[in-house]
Amino acid sequence: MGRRQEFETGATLERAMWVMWRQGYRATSMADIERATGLNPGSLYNAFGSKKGLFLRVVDHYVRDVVDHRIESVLNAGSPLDGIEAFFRTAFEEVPDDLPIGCLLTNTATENGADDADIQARVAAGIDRIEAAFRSRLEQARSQGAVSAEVDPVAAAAHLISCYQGLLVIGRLTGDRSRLATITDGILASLLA
Amino acid sequence: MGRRQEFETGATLERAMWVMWRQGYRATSMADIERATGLNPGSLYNAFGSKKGLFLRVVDHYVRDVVDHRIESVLNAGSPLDGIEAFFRTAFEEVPDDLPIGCLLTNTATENGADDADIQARVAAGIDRIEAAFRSRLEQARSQGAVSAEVDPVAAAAHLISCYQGLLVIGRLTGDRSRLATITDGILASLLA
DNA sequence: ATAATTCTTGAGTGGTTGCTCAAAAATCAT
DNA sequence: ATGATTTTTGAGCAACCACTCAAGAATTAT
Repeated sequence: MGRRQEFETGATLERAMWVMWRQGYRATSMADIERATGLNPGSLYNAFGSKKGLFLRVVDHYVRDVVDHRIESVLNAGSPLDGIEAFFRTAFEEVPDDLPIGCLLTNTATENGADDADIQARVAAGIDRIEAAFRSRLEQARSQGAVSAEVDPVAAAAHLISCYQGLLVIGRLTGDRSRLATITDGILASLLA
Repeated sequence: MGRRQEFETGATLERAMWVMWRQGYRATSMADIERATGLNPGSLYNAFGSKKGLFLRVVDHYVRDVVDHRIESVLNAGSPLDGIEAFFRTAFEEVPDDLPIGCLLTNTATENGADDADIQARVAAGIDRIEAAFRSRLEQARSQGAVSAEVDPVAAAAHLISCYQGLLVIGRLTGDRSRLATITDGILASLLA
């Protein structure tokens, strides 16, 4: 009934995602989104309601696309620890150009404080998915003896996700790959304590 | 020669700092700063040149005030490892109310990407000061035998500053102190590996 | 066909942004 | 006192912000 939406929602979210990933939520204007998607304001507001509504969808898209793809590589690796190691070693390989744009979730977590609970909740949920993957792999590692029986998978996963956030922050400040590799070595070494 | 500036620059930077710390650089308008400082736009622009110029001074003020105060407690603690432990344990105690506003440097690092090199350079310099304090204490710890001789103070300090950034990111997402304490435990445990 | 419904178009909304500037006020040197 | 220099005042600027809406276009139901 009625005219059909001419654009693909997924492709639009993908384009909006790249702009907001690169520039951040606040620094991205709806005019930027219009330019990137080729859509008029009316179409965007008809489909997404508001800038915040669009961003929530963008975050969901990011989690389902970028994050879940990386999580899969954690879960599908030959051994649990290999999966975790691969996750950290490839942390800065996903982005086409060499701009240190970091992770949309990390950047959003520090940009939008408690003042926007909806956004923070989505971000936290996305990060939790990574932590859950760590936990799952750590439980496996422990039952296989690849990691000391004294290691608490819940605590170790919390530690790892925190380390990952830190690595991403440092990655925003430096392009020095060897420094990032050193930090990654430290993170992985702390796993085998 | 000429009229004298009526306001104290330091007190103005202090007030501007709190606003920008809480809201972030982009989300803070000059009107917010005018409200917080009681100054008119002309005075602010006469003294600081631009919003960015003011923010650079604010970051300097933050480093000299908040950061250096915390660094001192690292350096003045009885033992090197006690200093580092105290630094992490008190990470979330400095802020008066219980809003998770995090660290101005961390928040700025992820908010302003490569597009504003001046700001990122100041932020990086501020974070480097903390890392240098870690390094200094770790060298002491090693020479005292409080830490294994195999520990490389440079690498371990890089690891610690990254862990700290991660802890601050997680702190923006949760008010769960026990979770933050668990992560802190993990960070400190990784020191004694 | 006609009516009903939905989407697209794109000019336009009021409000906010960082910032400017002429006039007035305060201080200095002479 | 006078003139030079600097700061303060506060109204105001162009540009931009997120967002709206009437008009037209496309689709479905009858």
